[in-house]
Amino acid sequence: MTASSRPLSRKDIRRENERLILDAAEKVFAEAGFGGATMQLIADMAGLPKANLHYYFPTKESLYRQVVQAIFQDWLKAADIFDDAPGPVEGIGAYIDAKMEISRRHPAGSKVWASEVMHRAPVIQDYLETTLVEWTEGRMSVIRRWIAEGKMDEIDPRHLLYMLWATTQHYADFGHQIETLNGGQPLSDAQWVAAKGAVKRIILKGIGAQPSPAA
Amino acid sequence: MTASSRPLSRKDIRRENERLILDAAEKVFAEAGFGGATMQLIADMAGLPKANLHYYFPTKESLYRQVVQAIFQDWLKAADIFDDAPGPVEGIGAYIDAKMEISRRHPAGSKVWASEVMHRAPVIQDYLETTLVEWTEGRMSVIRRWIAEGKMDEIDPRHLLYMLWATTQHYADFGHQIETLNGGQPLSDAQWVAAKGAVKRIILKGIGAQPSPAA
DNA sequence: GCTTTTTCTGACCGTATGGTCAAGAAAAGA
DNA sequence: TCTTTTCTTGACCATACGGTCAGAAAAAGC
Repeated sequence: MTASSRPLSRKDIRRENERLILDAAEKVFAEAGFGGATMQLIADMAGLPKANLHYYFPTKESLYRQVVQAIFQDWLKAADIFDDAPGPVEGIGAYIDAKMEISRRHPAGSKVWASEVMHRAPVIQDYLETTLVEWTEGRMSVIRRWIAEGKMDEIDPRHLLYMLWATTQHYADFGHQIETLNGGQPLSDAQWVAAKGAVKRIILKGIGAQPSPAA
Repeated sequence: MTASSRPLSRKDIRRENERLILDAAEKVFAEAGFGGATMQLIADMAGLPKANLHYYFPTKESLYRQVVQAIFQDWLKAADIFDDAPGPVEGIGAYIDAKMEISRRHPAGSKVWASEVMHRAPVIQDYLETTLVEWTEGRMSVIRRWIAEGKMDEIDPRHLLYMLWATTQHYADFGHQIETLNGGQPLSDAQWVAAKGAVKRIILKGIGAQPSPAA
């Protein structure tokens, strides 16, 4: 009858279970940290026996590594918009929107990432040194080009990027604090719109972003 | 001969050991998280036997609680400057300086705080709901006054505060990432000055802060 | 000096955790 | 249908951890 009652192929089973486990793991790692997370907790949240987790992921660390790597991919992808934009208003504006949306839809991932970096990146240090460094260089050169073209103030691109990361990720990583300061309620849709607007407004004005001329 | 060879009074011993333990605990909690930290690690870093830790702090949680509470005090104190300032340029500028200085001198504390909040503030939720809420209200009314006096743009004070917290604390919490992007080197004195300058410049311009008239 | 109080610490304990394993169930292949 | 491969899982193990404790050492009080 239902799709779930018909027997699943092995590939489907594997994909489905890996997804269940990774999703559960992300949440548990985000809420408890690597050290505080237990395989049993992850298993319970995934609705599988603990031994089954070790069938798909041999160790807790290997499971954690996959969670972090997946998050890193999202993190990088969010900035494809950046490059093709004609100027900072579009490029940085869209980047802020994208990263705020990640913070909203995917706060657990952001927290795991923050935790990993705070603990000196024990599992993804090599990625930081290669992929992240290259990525950052690329974005910095885009920003420098905008500066050279007079489209924004002469700001050190590094610190601008840090501010963008810090501000947008704060809404995920410190979401609990924000919620508490919001009377214990999660931000409403309207409040998220206001948050995005405030961030974009302050930063774009702060860097003296000049609107691109209409095409 | 030396001060350390003469016998210490009981009060001195207690104060000294509590300090040793709290300092070590802050570092270990920052590097490993609450779950990843072990009493043995903290004991080793403090140079004391583990049983001695339990003499001064009955449980790991009580030790952690004291660490977090001390950090929270620093966190609040950093904003005394805020209130007496004539306008946003002085007030927010000084606040940014103060918080950047905390990130520089006291990164472990900032990380412990971030970790606590990320994990839904299990031990200081009551402080968030009382002290932090009051503190935030107070600062928001200062900002609203500045807006009413035409000293800055009409910005939602909440999101401005979040941006200040996010940006300044980022230099501590994500210090490892920043260090990696700085060629593996910690920020130099000059780079810290540049960082502070960039942050102040972008934010103060971003909120349209008007310099106060000379007295 | 003698007693009391506080501090110190190695040895120990119960529990929780990451991980293993063997045997069975289920799908795939022949 | 029979065999092979993959998946599932309860029971189990070794270890590490938070915490305890009894007795020694050291100050403080008298």
